[in-house]
Amino acid sequence: MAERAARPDGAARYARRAAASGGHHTLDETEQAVAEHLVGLSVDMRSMSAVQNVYRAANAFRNHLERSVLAPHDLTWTGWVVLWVVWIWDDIETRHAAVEAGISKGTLTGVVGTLEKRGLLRRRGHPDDARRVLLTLTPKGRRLMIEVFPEFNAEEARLVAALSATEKVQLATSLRKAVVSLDDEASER
Amino acid sequence: MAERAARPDGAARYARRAAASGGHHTLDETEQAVAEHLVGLSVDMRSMSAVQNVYRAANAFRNHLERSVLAPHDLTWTGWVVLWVVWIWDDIETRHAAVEAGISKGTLTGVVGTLEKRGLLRRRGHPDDARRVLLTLTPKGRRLMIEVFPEFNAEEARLVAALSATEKVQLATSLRKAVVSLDDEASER
DNA sequence: GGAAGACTGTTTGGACCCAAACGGAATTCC
DNA sequence: GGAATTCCGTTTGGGTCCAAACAGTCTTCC
Repeated sequence: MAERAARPDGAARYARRAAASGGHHTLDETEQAVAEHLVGLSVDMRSMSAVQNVYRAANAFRNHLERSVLAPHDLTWTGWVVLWVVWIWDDIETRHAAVEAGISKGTLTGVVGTLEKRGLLRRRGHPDDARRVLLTLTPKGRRLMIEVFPEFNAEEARLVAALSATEKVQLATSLRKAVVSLDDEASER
Repeated sequence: MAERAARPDGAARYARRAAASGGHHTLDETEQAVAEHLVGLSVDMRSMSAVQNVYRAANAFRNHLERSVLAPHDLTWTGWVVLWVVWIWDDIETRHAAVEAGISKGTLTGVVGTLEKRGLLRRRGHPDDARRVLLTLTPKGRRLMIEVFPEFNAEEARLVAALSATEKVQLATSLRKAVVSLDDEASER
């Protein structure tokens, strides 16, 4: 393949970078590659970096928590989130639970079905409105939350252990600010 | 249903809170409900708040970008991420692309199939290793990226418009620090 | 009171998502 | 140089995930 060496070879460039960090490259390398590739285009790098790191961190956090805490208890991420929501609010209508969990109502139907089959959750008809459905944890579900939550929280703490107390607060504050401004924008429509 | 009012009713409590913010409650209300519910348990609230807000923001960002930018171009989030990765690195092996995109190699096979069917991406055999597969954007795929990326970046900027320049940088920096410490930990094993 | 409209949760169809099993190709080890 | 191992991408099976269509139920309006 000598004829391909005439032009800058992406795969070779990738391999060169990746070699420096044992198989996959670091965030610095990625952001440098992005910067190289977008020369000429008008890009808000600061916003891009902020948003991309939010998504990257969320993905890394989720994968880590799924593997280290949830999988041993045979729980999926979404199943955990739904259990959490129902736990925190004691009783909750499915339409609210979907919003809280950040999933669509159609998805919730399936997830609740799975959790109900495992005996962690119960569906109840709403006393005043036959259309609505209320969710409650079973005793088994409550026991599970009390057992798993401390493990989950301990892993959460490890995830941000590299940050100072101030940094943790600032992180949460900034993200809340962004989400609130998005909510406000949505509710204006 | 007067007889149900005898015990603190989760659904009623939820409805009371939710009523104050037009249908779904705010982050403040949620965190207050969490705090109320976890009294007695040893909880690292600061870490929990930081990690939960990362995930909440990522979810909100993703949903917003999917609806406002990606869906009109008939792109899924994952499809977009894979196209982005291949675009930035020009050529890339599938195993690396999966790591970059944050998905498993099995998932990547399916997503690449979808994108290839739409003519945005091309598979090539690796010249030196018959096991590997290289990914490249087609001209059509490149045109799509050049068209969509500015829209995407503009929406990213709006998502964090409520943050000052310093806050954006600090946000990215803190998240990178957390992800790097997680990577380091993983590579020690 | 009865039709029209709005609002529930569920179902459907297509895409994503992972772990694990698989088959082929390259490497290692003797 | 040949067997064992490792390393590829793909396939499989079960569980999300969403938008849109659906079928009941409640509310509104006349």
